[in-house]
Amino acid sequence: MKALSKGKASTIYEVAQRAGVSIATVSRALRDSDLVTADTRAKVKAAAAELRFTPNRSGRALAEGRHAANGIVFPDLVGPYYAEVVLGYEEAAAAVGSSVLILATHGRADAAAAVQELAGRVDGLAIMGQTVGDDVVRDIAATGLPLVLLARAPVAGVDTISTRNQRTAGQLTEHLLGHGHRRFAFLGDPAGSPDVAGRYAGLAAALRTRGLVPPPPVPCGLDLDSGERAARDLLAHPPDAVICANDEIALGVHLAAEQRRIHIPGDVAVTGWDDLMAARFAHLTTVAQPMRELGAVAARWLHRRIGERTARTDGRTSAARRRVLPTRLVVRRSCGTHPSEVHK
Amino acid sequence: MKALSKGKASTIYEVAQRAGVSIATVSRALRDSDLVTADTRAKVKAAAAELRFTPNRSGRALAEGRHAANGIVFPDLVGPYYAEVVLGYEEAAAAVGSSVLILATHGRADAAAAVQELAGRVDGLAIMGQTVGDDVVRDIAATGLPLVLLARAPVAGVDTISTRNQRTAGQLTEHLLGHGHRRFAFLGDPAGSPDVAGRYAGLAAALRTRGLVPPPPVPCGLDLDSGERAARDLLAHPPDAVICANDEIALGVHLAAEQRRIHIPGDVAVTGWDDLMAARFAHLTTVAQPMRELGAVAARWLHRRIGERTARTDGRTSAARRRVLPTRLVVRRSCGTHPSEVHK
DNA sequence: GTGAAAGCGCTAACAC
DNA sequence: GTGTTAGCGCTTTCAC
Repeated sequence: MKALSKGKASTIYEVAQRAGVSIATVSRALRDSDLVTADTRAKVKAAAAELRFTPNRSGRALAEGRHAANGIVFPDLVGPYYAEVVLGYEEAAAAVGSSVLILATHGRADAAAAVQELAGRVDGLAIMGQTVGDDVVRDIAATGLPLVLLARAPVAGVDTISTRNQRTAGQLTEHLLGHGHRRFAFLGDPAGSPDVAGRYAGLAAALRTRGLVPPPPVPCGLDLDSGERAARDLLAHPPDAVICANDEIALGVHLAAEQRRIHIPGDVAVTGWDDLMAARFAHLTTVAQPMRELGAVAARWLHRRIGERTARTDGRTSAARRRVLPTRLVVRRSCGTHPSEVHK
Repeated sequence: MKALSKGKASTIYEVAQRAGVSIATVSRALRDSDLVTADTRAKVKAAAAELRFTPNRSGRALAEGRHAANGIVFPDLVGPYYAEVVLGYEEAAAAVGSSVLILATHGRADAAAAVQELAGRVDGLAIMGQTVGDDVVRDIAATGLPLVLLARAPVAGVDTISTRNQRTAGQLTEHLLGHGHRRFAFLGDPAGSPDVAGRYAGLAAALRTRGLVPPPPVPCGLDLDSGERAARDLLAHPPDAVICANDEIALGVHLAAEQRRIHIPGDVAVTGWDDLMAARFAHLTTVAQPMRELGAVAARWLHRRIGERTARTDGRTSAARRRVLPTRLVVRRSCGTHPSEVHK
């Protein structure tokens, strides 16, 4: 047993030589094919262990025509939202034997190229939010690569998973109206994402039902700092309630209010969206989304699509799927303390 | 221009045929080699664009002998800590042109196999915390794969990056002593991780310096629920101060105290570690760690190691590196409100 | 049951 | 400047 030469990974040829068999037999034995005798298998596995052999995945991927890896693309890294989705995705992908590649686009101009390059490394791809344009999505879909869109406006022929926005935003609005609030502000940019658009639409619809005029949205980034900055202006003349497009914005408002010694909910009600861990400790009324589940469903759908793809010889696949995951209103103190609360 | 046949990605051969050149020329043109005329390059790029050609990375990886991808292994998914590290890693890796594979071990028994398999897909690997044993680390290191350990006890010959625990824990303890606290409790399991061990050691050392006897640690998982559960017993007879191994535990204590109507810091002081976003809103005194930076440094070190590896023909590489990133005490309300505060 | 050999898609000598 | 061709490490027919 000669020692390992440090610095280079061993190949199937070395294992074959050491075990005294052919590379074909090594390949079979290591993958527990029943085309080898138990004896040979043991011999091969011993040799592989001695050499600390791990098959080079590029070689295998090329030979098998598949990567055994999926990718997920998300726009940005700020805040826990995307992290949760990615982790749900990883968990589900690992469960079906797929490695996971991640890509953050950071709103970079060359995002499209990076996504295209990623597409060449994986068997399936999940694309979140506003990372790349519809044209890129269509191009990739046209290659036949299984794709699923997350929290993003649908593209013809591509699977899409999102979370319920409009209806729950309506519930939230009703709840605030129940507190007696009438003058609202909305912090967030409906043009920036379909999620924010849905939340604003839900607010607007609920107000109109009550004969109230919806406020124009106040455009705002989805991070804490943007929320704090936007709030500095807004709180000069506080409305009854500030509905924020997500928790980070709401937490920013919280900080700005603290600085101005404006009391929440006494002087102004504030709500968020996402139910981040921090929301609980800021006593923020918000909407909980199944972020982990969002990622997990995406991974499972891709797995099935990949299976379909290899199963069929013709190009046909089943129709594009849609799914909207339910969200849930989480009432805490920030929306008001009036006894008129209906939701308990 | 005949239409694309949906369902299969195009290859370099098809591009070559369409452009009327050889595959070698396609390869060169697409990689902007200056061995092709501008004219040919344009022709090839046009053909590639028409076919929506993206090079298959497995083929390229096999030919180049490198994956252009790095991996990162982390134990678990609970809480924002690992997410931050991973995202810092991704960002830095992307900056040097590396894709990123993630793997969560979840304390699974077959973690070693999963990590070994990952090792076969990447040019370098970052391994966090208690994901796999030293034996696995040594095996992988022996293959010559560049490796970096994160927040983990060092292994001979392998690069390690960690954050400062003991000294800052001492500062934290001094601060608490300054508030007049004398009876302490420590929530966390020093045997579970070197980070926790370091934090406890810092506490113990600081107390001994003052002639006080350190409390035995109260073993506790690193998540919110574990903290809340542990606090239920602990708060029956509250000490002056509860020093928690991380923020999630401290936030759990916070919730338990709220339920029992025990006031923080009036009745008991509480501190955490990590400075999560939620810590700010729970007014938690804690220690900030550069989590993003931790990941980013790992990615940069790996990049350099990979460069060294291909540069040298002999097996030699420079000695194993160590780095300890600084941490910073963040004083908020949860540690006490006495006027004797020294740290501002 | 095992081996020989033909690729998988790409890069990089080496010719011309 | 461009084409030919030999691999990269592996899986998988196809013979034996």
